Amino acid sequence: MSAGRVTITDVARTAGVSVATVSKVINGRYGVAAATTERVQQVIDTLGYESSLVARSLRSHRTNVVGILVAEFEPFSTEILKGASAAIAGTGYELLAYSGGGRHGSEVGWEKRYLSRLSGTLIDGAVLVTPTVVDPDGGVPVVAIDPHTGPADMPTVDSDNLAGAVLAVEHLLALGHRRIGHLGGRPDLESSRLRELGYRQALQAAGVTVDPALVRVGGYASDTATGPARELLSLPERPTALFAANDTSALAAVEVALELGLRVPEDVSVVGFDNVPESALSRPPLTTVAQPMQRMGREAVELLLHLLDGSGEERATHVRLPTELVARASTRAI
Amino acid sequence: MSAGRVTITDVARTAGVSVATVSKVINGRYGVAAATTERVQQVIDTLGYESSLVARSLRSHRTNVVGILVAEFEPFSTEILKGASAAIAGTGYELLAYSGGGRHGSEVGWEKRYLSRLSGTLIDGAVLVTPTVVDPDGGVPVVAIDPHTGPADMPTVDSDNLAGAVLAVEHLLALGHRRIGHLGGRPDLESSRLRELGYRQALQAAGVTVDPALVRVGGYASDTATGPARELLSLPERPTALFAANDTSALAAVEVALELGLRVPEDVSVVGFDNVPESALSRPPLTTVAQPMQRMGREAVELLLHLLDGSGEERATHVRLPTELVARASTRAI
DNA sequence: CTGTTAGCGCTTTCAG
DNA sequence: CTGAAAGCGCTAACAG
Repeated sequence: MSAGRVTITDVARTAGVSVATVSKVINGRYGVAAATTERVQQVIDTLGYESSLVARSLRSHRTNVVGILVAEFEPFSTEILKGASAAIAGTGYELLAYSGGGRHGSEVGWEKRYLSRLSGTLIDGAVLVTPTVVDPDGGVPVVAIDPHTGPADMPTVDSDNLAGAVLAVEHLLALGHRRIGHLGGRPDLESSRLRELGYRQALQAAGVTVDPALVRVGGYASDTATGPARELLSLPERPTALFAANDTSALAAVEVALELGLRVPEDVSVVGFDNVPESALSRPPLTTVAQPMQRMGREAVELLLHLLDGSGEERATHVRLPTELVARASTRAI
Repeated sequence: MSAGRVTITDVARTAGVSVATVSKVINGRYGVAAATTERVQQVIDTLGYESSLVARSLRSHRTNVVGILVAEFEPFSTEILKGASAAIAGTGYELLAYSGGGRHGSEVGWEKRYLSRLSGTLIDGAVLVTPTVVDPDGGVPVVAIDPHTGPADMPTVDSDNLAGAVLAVEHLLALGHRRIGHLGGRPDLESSRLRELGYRQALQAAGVTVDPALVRVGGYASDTATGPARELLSLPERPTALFAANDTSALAAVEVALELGLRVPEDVSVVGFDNVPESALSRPPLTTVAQPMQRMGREAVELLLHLLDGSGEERATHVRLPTELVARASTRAI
């Protein structure tokens, strides 16, 4: 007891019973005398014993813990987390959010790795946030948020990326912009593909030809977006507006604009996507397309719990939530 | 292999070696023929094997994973998480954020429980966010963020709560307010105590007597703050301003004011504490005291890693970060 | 260089 | 009603 944890063995020895008996008491199994139960419980309380999640899960393969696997805790994933946390309350499950130490996306297949390390043992199921592979196959129920491109073989929660992107670009068109650049996302994600598609569709519908020079891959992250944004804004025929595939890269684009001596929105308008809290805090406050991130987290957890409780089939396996334009101060008419 | 994970046994069998050998290959131990290493590695890749964190940690008591234990994923703890995530990048450690399913604070001692369940096994050390007990004693190095009141026996990261609170109340005083209410925090936390102390000191320094009727416990959470806020704002001699112990309860107070037909800031000014992103998004945007939450997360992780790497002693065991007033639109002169 | 053996903390038959 | 024993997946001596 001196160093480290109190184990079931400590409890058993102190109570003068076997570990098996202690285990039964802990798990409320039948077949223990009331007096024994009480004595053991006493010792547990005194010693402050808590069973090790690890040892237990290794043996019993059921933990009542669900995982949320993310590449990194950034504004998007933490919003998801807030929603998931709200959804888990009162369900008897606990939440384990796992993130590697690597830089975002640096490592393709991170979720497969995490899932392998945690599933079958530590967690009963998982929510994967922007996974980089199609089929993680970790042996436990899994729900994806903002999935990878490809055959949608796993239950998914996302938002209406296509309609949202159209909204963003229509907003710019309505403001009189015609030369509109697109700072794309992570090409491997469905959301990124659809946002670019929406960009193209909206332009075409307005009779504006898409200039390939105006489309760049930004990668959704600040440091991957900076370069492409600079290229776009340094073009001889500079775009008057930029539609960035998410807020983080939109914010990076605003930074770059400032560095280049361009004012936002006077010299260039910028629209983002997501509506993370940070988008409202920036100067100027970012015009963006809102997706209900907390609700996505909530829906994903609820879907997962249904899967875990066996009644999986009755529930929709793909939840798509609406998006809407939030006009703030980073865009203006020309 | 059909269902569930690939285990080390599967790899061993497929490669025609013993599990011990596979283990050596995985962990890069010396004493394995190059040819064998290669063959085993081949099989690992083909099968997509990843060692189980659980089984490994049970045996080796070292995981290179640090835990962040929170009662709930809300705006404060998720900001901490962002900072922690940035700090962990490139260190070789991974991050495991754990949260129970219970409502906030509903359960005193949650961190002791989580720590017991995870430590000595799953995680090498932990950051505790607003713990409810003084000494969790889980047998692993621990750093607290915004600690419990009482003898500071563990390494701690916090902000200058006292000075921050004084700033907030001086701001209100400067605007001409004299009847200033205080919606307190969680009485068991040091931060809460200091914020109330700052409130009292600032008032006294200005020659204003503290009216006990104007001080209520709000508990830091939305649903615990609503009642006390209503009481405060329904007083016959209503305060003209409220200093709430954190943003979440400040936001709740604004809600309550609206319900009661009071305008903010016209009828009542409100100041919060923390500067969570949500505080800028509310209507009206909240005047608040900023504490560098992401930096707190970063510092906590760095402190913890130092503790883990043994070179613990040379480093300060208590990091206190500065606070500053952020004047927005929820306060005005009378 | 490789395999055998023991055991981490716990749950689960199965005897007593 | 209680305990002995096996085993979850893995690592760490120690023999061979």
